[in-house]
Amino acid sequence: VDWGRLRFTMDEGSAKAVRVAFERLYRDGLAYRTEALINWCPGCRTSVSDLETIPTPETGTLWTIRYHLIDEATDEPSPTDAIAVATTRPETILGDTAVAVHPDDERYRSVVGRRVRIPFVERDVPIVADEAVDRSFGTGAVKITPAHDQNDYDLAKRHDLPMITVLDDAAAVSAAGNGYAGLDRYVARERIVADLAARGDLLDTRPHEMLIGRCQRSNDVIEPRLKTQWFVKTKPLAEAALAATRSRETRIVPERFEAVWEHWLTNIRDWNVSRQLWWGHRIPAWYCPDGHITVSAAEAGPSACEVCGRPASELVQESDIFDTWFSSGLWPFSTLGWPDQTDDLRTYYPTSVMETGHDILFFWVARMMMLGLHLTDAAPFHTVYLSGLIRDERGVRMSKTRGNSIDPLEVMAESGADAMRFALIHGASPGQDQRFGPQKLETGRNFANKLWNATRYVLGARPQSIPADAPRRAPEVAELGLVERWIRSRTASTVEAVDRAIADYQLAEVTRALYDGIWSEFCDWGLEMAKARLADTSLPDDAREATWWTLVESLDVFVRLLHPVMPHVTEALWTALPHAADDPELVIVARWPSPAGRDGLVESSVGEALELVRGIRNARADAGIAPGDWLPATVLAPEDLAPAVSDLGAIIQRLARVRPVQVVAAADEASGSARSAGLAVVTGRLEAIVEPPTQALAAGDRERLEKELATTEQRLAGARARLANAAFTQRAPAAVVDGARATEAELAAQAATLRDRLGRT
RNA sequence: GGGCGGCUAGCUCAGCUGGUUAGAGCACUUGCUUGACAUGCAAGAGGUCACUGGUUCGAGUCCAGUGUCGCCCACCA
Repeated sequence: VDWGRLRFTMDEGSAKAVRVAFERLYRDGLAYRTEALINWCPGCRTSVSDLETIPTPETGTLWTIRYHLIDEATDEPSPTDAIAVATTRPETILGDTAVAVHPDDERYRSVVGRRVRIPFVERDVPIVADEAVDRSFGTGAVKITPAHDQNDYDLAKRHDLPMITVLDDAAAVSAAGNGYAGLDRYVARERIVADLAARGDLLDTRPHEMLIGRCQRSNDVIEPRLKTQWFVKTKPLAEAALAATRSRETRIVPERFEAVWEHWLTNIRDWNVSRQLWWGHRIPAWYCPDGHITVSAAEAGPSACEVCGRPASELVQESDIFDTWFSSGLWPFSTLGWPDQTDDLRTYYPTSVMETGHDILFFWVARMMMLGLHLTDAAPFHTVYLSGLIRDERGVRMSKTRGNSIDPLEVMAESGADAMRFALIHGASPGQDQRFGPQKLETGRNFANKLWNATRYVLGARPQSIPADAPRRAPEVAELGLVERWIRSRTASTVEAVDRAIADYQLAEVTRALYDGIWSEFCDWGLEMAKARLADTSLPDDAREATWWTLVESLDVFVRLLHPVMPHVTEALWTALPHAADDPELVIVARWPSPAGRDGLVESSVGEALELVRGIRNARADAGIAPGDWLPATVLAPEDLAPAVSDLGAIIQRLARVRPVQVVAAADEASGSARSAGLAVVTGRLEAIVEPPTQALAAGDRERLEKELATTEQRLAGARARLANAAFTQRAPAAVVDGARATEAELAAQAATLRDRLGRT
């Protein structure tokens, strides 16, 4: 980590960016100050954004109350004519300025336009018709409190209704609430319900399931209120953000989040950016005694009111601060020195991939996109990679209050930073939550250990003929035997798999490819085969050297590939490995490997030999032959495979615990005599005849062959059925049909051999 | 009320644009002081791919619907 680039959103660099950004938005008409309905948290005594208001299910109460209609003749409430409305917040009666019904509602058609008297405040308000009213809910008539409800506010705007604020900063009833003034909202609620009942105007009381907006920070019940606040006009910004994703200038991974993105940005409301808190960037707006606004990005503030010219000394700065996401939204460029055209900005902006949890797609990513596009004319990144959330072992979302979150520092102390990193990446599918617990750390720890030991072995197996300080060299293909070429080819295949997975942002797949390539292939087979080569004293020095350099070369590749996942072990191993002259001192800056040395023919012929080794091991285990017993064996190979298998003789011996292996062309006369000698192992196109110790034997072995034959014939029947289907041979692609034919031929040959060994025809 | 995701081995999860016998880790069974590693090695057992129907020569994979768990968005007072 380059600690020289440490940044904090409260730095002066960031503070300057915030001021300049705000001034730009203000001059462009995208930042404005107005009185509007905002979410008010009475606990924090500040406004909060829509996103910070968490809808929480609760069982409340739905009260049905009666408002008396005004008798036109007397201008007084009629004792009998009334309209019933349903509400979950009776205390807001005090701020009612209308009752609304649906225009097509027959029940209320006659009363639209008449007035009702609001009790306690004794205010006469009109009955209006509006399509937003749901006829089927409650009584079909709704009381309108524009100053304390978003729906009512919108409706009031359409009907030009007055707005009366009846709750103060502490959510207590304000002076407008007459006799209830000063009471907490919930105390007032109880009183009002009781008083309505006493008047005979409470018609019904029933429990009601509903969603209550609560403050993300304090959990207090959010109260919508009218307040004068700063807003950012989001429509044009959101449109630009949408255009960027639609044109693929910015891509969201996984793609399905683009639908969510579209929906949110299409329906976005203006962003309330002012907060009545102390900790944060103060809004750089100044007010003069005449109410003029001056916005200035200058560190010292404006010198005079930009409208009337009053001197700075008579101006008062806004005491509100910005929503923290405002400064965070500038992060991609504020950290690089913006608004100055710094070298960093030119070099690193726009950046490439933004990685973050899908839970802050709106909070942060959307704001970075909107502000970035407007202020820098460029999307801040070309890709947004959304990770899932980390849950605990039982799948519960981690949180501090629940106490189930884990401290990464503790995990690292116990299992190591690399194990933790491996576990996290191993479980990372784009946008998909993952469970995390101690068990998952073991895999990474063991894997690190495996690579460590493999390297230890290789370093210790250096042929005497190579000086300890010899620079790393990549052996020429011509120097290599089958084993070495196989190792190179499989290593290249791992590079390809990792490259592919990275290009697709399939991080779990990256670790899987590495785990497989390093453990299941290189360690399990490559190293074991190489041991036979290194131990073979009949080989010339340079052949053994080539083997060793091949191993070193693969380790070198693996260390580079694995470095992003397990930086610490790989850095340590890098130090221990021999290096070429142009290798840097640290892997972190080393060149990324490119796949080289892929060889399909080598992979398949060695693969067949390894398959035979597996078959022999399998047969030995079934026959209950002690692992330590070395058995004589003959391998029967088709002509094209015979040279390769001969070449691998010593390896087959060692891995399958047989001795000495003699390879006979399957068509030869000699194969006949070998056949009578013992256990037949048939894998693919190869066969091994192993001579068991006399006591182990026959019945069990026959059973094994019968089983083999049964599965082979079952597969063969399947393959034939497919090929017999004219629709398949005609419609399937030629390559698939050819593959099926080859499979059929191989299975047929294998079945024939097995039948022969069982003495059948 | 809209939208999205999960449902594959006992557990946790991979399976990309449909194509031989559906994989891994952990757990489980059997054996192993195999000259790197018991944090290991070898061999094994374990799956009607939630359900129903459809498209196709062929479906875990595509389409429609159902169930179930979970998430996001939303102005039913």
